[in-house]
Amino acid sequence: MRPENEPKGQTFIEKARRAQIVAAAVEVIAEVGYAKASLSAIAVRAGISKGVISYHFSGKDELMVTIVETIYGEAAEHIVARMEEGLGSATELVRTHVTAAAEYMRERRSHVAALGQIFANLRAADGSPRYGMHTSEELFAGLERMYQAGQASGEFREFDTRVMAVTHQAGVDDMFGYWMAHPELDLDAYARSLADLFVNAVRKERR
Amino acid sequence: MRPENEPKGQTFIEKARRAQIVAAAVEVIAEVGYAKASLSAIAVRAGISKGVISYHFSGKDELMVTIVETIYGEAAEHIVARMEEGLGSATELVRTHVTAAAEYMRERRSHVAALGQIFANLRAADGSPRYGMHTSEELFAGLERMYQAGQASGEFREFDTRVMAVTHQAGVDDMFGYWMAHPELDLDAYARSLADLFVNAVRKERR
Amino acid sequence: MRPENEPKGQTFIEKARRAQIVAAAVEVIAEVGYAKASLSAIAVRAGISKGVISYHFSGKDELMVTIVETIYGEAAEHIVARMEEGLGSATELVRTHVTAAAEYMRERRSHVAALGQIFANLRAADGSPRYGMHTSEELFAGLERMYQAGQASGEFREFDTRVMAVTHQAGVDDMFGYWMAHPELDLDAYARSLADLFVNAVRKERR
Amino acid sequence: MRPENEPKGQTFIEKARRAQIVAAAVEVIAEVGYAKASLSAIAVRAGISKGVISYHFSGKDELMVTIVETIYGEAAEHIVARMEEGLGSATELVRTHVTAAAEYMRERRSHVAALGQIFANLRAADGSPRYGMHTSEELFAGLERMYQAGQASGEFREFDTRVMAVTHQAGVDDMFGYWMAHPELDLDAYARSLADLFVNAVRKERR
DNA sequence: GATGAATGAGCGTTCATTCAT
DNA sequence: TATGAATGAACGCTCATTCAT
Repeated sequence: MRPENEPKGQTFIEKARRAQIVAAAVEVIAEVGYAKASLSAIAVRAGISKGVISYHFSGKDELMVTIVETIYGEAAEHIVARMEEGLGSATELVRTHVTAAAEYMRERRSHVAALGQIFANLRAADGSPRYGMHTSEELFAGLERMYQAGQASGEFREFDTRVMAVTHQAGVDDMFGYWMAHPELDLDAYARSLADLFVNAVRKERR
Repeated sequence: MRPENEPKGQTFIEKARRAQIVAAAVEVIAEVGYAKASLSAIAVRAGISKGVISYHFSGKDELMVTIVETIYGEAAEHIVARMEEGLGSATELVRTHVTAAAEYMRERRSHVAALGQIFANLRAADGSPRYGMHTSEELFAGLERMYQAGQASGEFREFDTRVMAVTHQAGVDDMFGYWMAHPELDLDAYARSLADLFVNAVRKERR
Repeated sequence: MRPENEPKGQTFIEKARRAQIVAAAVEVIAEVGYAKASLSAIAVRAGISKGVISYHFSGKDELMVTIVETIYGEAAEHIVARMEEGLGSATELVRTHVTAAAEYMRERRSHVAALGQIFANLRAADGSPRYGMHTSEELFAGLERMYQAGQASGEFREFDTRVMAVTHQAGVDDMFGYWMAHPELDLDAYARSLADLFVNAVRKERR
Repeated sequence: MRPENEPKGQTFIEKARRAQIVAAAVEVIAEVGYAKASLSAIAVRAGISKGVISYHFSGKDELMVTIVETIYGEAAEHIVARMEEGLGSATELVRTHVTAAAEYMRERRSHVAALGQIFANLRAADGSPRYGMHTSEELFAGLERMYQAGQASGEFREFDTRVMAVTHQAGVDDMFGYWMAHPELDLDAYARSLADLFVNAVRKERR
């Protein structure tokens, strides 16, 4: 029974606590998985009482949604920044996107891992998945525009840009998964190889 | 007090019961997700008592492992059969793999969905993920051999076959996810587009 | 996750357990009040584990509703039986009703007390009271018929039978409450006095 | 660390705050029932912080007791005033009491409803009911005196005045309950009918 | 005086598992 | 073999109360 969580109305201390809880939750989810990431476990990790989470979030679902939005925003910010730096050809943009994603992953392993867990598990009240392909339209649309720009500029051949967008994202996601399972992997080299594959998949043949 | 669950020692009735339970579990997991797929719910779906599951499986984990192995075997059988039918060039094999996977998905929607849920959630006793990239070595190795054969035959250029194998699987997996979220999608057309992308990604350039 | 609680499908043991739980709940509610009558407390009283209650009832609400129906049925049975024995004049019926209610109260103190607590507190999912005046229509209608019969037979004068019915029930209910607060009270004498008041309130004046 | 809550020591602002909190609590209890009337909900209704309640009241119990005393005083004041206005025969007093109670109810629906909820639920530290028949002695004694006066004046016949007092109060209380459940009811007409019943119940027969 | 933040106990409920029949 | 009954731990959540500011 507390005032609604309007971002506007948050005091400094409120924002700090929410950030602390989000950080603890991310770590716990990344470590033990969604199912075992109880509010208890998160509270212990944050060094606070269980009730504090309920005080700052209307429920577990709101915490999870906040985590997703936080990480998504952070990741998007990083990747968009990298892509605007370069601003080269469509080919360069494809490479930059993959590389920037890899950079982000390296810095935020547990964030990306937690995101995957929440995506796979969080459900709406009616039982339908809360996140998934159906909520990634914006992401796909952005990638599609990148590939369409390459087609328009003549760098890329004709192909189904939606399939390419979905597959691009799939390849990037699994780069993370594979790296997590093989931490000794040279992530940069993987990213370069992956970008090569994407570029070769779409570029116009020489004649 | 019953003999261990050695596959050898299974009577016909035993195998039938296990299959029935596996089928029910697959449906429930696909519908409500891993977290809400309780043994109770599975028993109700199978039309049996809850205790029967415990009788035929040592625990929930063994049931889940059985599901994975059952589906994996089934899927592999289908895909391998399709690929052995054709036995064409490496290029043809890549296309056939994608198409065969799409065929399987169409026939076994809930199987594939359940598999994804179990992969994302099942953990070993020590808390580490039971399935994932680290248990897909065989799968990746098989795909890698396919691409290596293409390189050996001169059809494919040089590229990192492991990255291609991982990305191939990622693209196929997300084809399923995207189709589930967009059931109106022309799955065959998607598969052909996806195969085109893979083939273009690896084929040797004309000079 | 168990088959619906159809009265028909209840085994003997199932009915016994439900009865045991109902009995324990009635005692606890009568003693400590609705608010502190937790499932824990009820389970301890019944000498069973807390989960057993959830196994036999879909939730606390179903338990409460079952209690109400059980007690209501029991009380009605007792009172109706007494009234059918006598079958005298309307005046006699009024007296018999009050006396029979008093008899029931004496034998089932905690039942009546628990009923009052549940009536005062149980709410529907939408927050509206689950029981109360709005669910006692049948009760009032029955009492009203009794008084109307007296009017028809010429024993009783004209008066608002609905107001009399409500007040009759109120007087009987508070006879219980007063007796609970003053256990040394001669309940039979109270009942006779109360019946006298009702009879005098409605009887036709001599001329 | 503040002085005890002695009525004497209350500043004007202190009394105003307490009154504001009491008013908010009454509304909340009347709407959602005793169990769900949390201090949080009351604070929100009052438009103040939760801690303020704890500052002005030693605890939830003291707040509840204050509510009861406030409403009781208010109701008694109203009814006594009406009865002193008339000061007629005992018969008139009986009618006036019922009518005055009905008047009060109409003006203070939520007050009366809240009172009922607190009576049914508030318990002392030892678990025994805080209010109830055992704390209404004064009320009953007053009603008894009214009926005894009628007997002394020869208006009323002989009957058990305590039973009549308890039943009078019961009838008035359930008039409120019945009206709440049937808001379209003509409350004045009900009150007149009820008073008629009481008067007929006790008046001396003509000979 | 007043506040928001925090606590910790207790709530109803779910569920994998065990076991006597 | 199969069952229904029972267990006990853990879950998300609510809430009266405390307290530093």
